[in-house]
Amino acid sequence: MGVLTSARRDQRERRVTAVADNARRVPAYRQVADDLRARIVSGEYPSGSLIPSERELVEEFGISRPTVRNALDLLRNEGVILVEHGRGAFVRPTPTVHRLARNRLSRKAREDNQGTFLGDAATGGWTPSVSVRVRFESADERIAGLLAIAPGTEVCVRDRLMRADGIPVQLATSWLPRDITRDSVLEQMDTGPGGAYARIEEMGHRLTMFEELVGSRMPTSDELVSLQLAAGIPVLTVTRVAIAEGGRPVEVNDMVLSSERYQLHYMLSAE
Amino acid sequence: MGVLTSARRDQRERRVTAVADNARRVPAYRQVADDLRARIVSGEYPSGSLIPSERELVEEFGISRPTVRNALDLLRNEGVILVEHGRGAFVRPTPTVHRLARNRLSRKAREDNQGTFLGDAATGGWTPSVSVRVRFESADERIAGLLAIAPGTEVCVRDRLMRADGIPVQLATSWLPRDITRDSVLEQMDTGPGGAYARIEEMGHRLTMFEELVGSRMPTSDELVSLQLAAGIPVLTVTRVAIAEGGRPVEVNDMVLSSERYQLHYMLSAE
DNA sequence: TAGTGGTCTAGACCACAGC
DNA sequence: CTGTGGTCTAGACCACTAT
Repeated sequence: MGVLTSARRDQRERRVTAVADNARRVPAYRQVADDLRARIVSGEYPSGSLIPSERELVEEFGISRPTVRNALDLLRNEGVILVEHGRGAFVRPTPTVHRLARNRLSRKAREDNQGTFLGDAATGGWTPSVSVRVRFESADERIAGLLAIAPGTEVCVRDRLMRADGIPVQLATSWLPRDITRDSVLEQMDTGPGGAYARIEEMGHRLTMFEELVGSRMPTSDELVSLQLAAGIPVLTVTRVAIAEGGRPVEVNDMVLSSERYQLHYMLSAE
Repeated sequence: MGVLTSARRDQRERRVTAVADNARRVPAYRQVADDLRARIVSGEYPSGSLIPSERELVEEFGISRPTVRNALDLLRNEGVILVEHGRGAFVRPTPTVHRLARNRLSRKAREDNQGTFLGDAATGGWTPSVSVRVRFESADERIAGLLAIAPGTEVCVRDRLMRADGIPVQLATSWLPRDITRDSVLEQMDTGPGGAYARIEEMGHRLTMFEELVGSRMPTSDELVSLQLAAGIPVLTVTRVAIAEGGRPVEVNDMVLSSERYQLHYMLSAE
């Protein structure tokens, strides 16, 4: 009972009306994608439900399976459906969006909480957990530039994977000049109450400012796995530079977050 | 001269070594995509150059055209190549990233410049141009919530398309309560020197704070056209709320930017 | 007119999930 | 075992670009 039998008729008729037909024909796979998307937003296929199988759609629309797959690939890349091999295609539930307040970086907020991530957890009411790996390397061009040190200088690198209620939500990598971290708890996995920034200040580097550079891109395949992202969902990237009294950058922190789960919330004075 | 003849042989052999072969076979289309991607990063196919045609790749790899297309679709969705009907597929040049400084919202900066967008142009050294459309509508749930007004209240809506040196770089839509804009230049296309914020302040609504909510997503098909985006490139979304003395929200501004061309730069006090 | 990508067919066989 | 998606073939014809 192909919805597209009419489309195919249009295609034949087009030869006769080639000049008048300025509006391009909508290809079959796109019509099917549009149709299925409409059924999803209308609620006919509720969130999380199984949509018809590829072979069923072949029957319903009267088109070949590659064309059906082409349509489903579109919806997959849009993040509308989630396909599982051997099981079927499901309407992808959209997670709730959390706001990450960036003014949490103020000294007051830092003293009140154990760290930015733990502070967000306290506000959001979820259980945080963090895996940490510490290593040392030579600063590359980019990190050296951001830390205002010579390329090749030894830096302490802290890789972290943050989880909320067990599910991975954020990747973060920090670089700190080794002359600041040497023989301190900053080279340990647990930096203690108040987080790394509290330790840095205790060591005499009073923080005056944070710079954050926010961008977005598609995830790498590694990020796709470790953050358990769906296809078609970009990540937010935040590069934060912590600047101490005297203007010295003391930490660079690269963060990667699912754009589907997080928004960044900045409060800026108009003065 | 198929690179993949070996892959096909592997496939046959897999039947015999099914248990030992834990590592899944890499499908042909993925091998081809990986191969082409490697040629691009190695510089064998320089930025902007034409890559071999689909039929040529069919010959080279000894696979069918749909499989070649599958590989190219991957690279297209990654934003690695740019395909033009009738011409061929090109290595996509990556535009330079501009930083948009958000502290440009301070009163000093607003007085110095003609508006945030024009101010960025002055700093960046490019020629700005803006198309504006003004209309009126009833506030929907979201806008009403952000402006702290009743849903259905009449608002003034300003749609803008900003260009840098003629190429579209940013979409913006502002909503303002009609009781603020009525009979003012805010309902005209050109809001004059200092931009809309200067006019709002002149009318007695001294601005105290901006909230910015930053997210990211794949572009809609409309945005893809108007911002001339390549496939596989997400957009950054910024929702800004301008808050006047007394805590009243006076403007909501939704911005959409190419993530490939822009990063947002925030400066936050550590105090 | 020749070469390019865009769409589509009608199959085939494989791998995975679940009963 | 059955039904699901994953991969692949060998074509066909159309639309667009450039000459």
